[in-house]
Amino acid sequence: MDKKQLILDAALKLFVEYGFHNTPTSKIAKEAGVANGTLFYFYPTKDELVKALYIDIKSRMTACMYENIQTGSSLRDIMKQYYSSSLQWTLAHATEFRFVEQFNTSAYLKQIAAEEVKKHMQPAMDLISKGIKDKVLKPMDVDMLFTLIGGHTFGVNQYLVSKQFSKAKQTQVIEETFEMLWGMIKN
Amino acid sequence: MDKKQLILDAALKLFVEYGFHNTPTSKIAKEAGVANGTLFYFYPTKDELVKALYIDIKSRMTACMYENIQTGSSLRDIMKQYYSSSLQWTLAHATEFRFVEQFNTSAYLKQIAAEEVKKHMQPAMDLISKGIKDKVLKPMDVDMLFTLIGGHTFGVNQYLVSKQFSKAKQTQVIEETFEMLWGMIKN
DNA sequence: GTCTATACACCGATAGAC
DNA sequence: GTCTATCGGTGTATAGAC
Repeated sequence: MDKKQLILDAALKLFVEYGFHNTPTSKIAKEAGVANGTLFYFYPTKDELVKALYIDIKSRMTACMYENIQTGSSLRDIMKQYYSSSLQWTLAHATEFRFVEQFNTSAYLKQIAAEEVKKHMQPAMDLISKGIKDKVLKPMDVDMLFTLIGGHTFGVNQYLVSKQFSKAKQTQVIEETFEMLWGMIKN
Repeated sequence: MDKKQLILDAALKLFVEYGFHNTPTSKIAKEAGVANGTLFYFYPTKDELVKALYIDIKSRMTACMYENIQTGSSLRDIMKQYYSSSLQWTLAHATEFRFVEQFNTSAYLKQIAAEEVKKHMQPAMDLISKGIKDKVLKPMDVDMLFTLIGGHTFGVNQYLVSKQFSKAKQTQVIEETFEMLWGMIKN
């Protein structure tokens, strides 16, 4: 495995456990099994490392989520697939999710270009826009519907993470909460 | 104004702007108009200061929120009051809210006793429990309904903060989204 | 209680050999 | 590309006068 990735993996683990500030680069290098100087060979500053990690995780999440979407289904079914995919992803990548959460509420977020952030939610926005235009979804401001769906998903994720459910029970919760969400947003 | 509070105010402002780690105690003291040593007279460590600030804000938020609740109304109306109050509070205290968000996703959270965290959401939990028992709310796991409501509120808050609405428009959004929420959770 | 002055640990980043 | 060694800046926390 290449050292660049080993450094990212080590950084992820330590950042989530101790926070950005309480994780010295020396510890990251040690955890990754590389020398301190090597870290700075790949990432010119610690800040750059943090941002690179964010972009890396976001990209992998987006790729994974959009990979399994079956276009051609009804809008409702596509939305359900997105919904399920995103919840499944956070369940399977709890550490990554916690890092993203931490990053999103930190001062680092401003340092990431707005396009980089928007890029990942564009397909979902487009889907919602289409739903409103086709009168399948309630006639509301797209941004509002988007944040409503996002908030719902966030809440369910919190719930699933806080409990130790079996796969089957998780799937059931995802099904149930999607029905509730759909009932709220459908026209 | 007493120096202890001045320090908290300064810390809040700087933490939100630069993050915990990029805010040295020296800057906090300067912003508060006190000497560096004075800060450590009141708060033995920087960590203690961060935690004290969290508890201070949470307490003020809880006090303010529960102050304006009219008991005796229907459960639906009480919930609406809670909902409205909490959104109004975050709108009026955006900085405090961002600090709490940052704190909640940080490693500091573990250092706060679970009771301290639960204490602030207990009345809301009780209300939901009662609603389920009285068959006014859907028969579901209390925790799940709680996180669903929390997620919804969180989403709407994000939306309101991201837009620059007039008071009237804000109130309208709060009304509308409560109706959607209520439609989703009522039995 | 509040201040000034300072100790000293720590960590991000660099230099330079291999 | 990767390492070791180290420098210099920074920041938490303390000591001690008032």
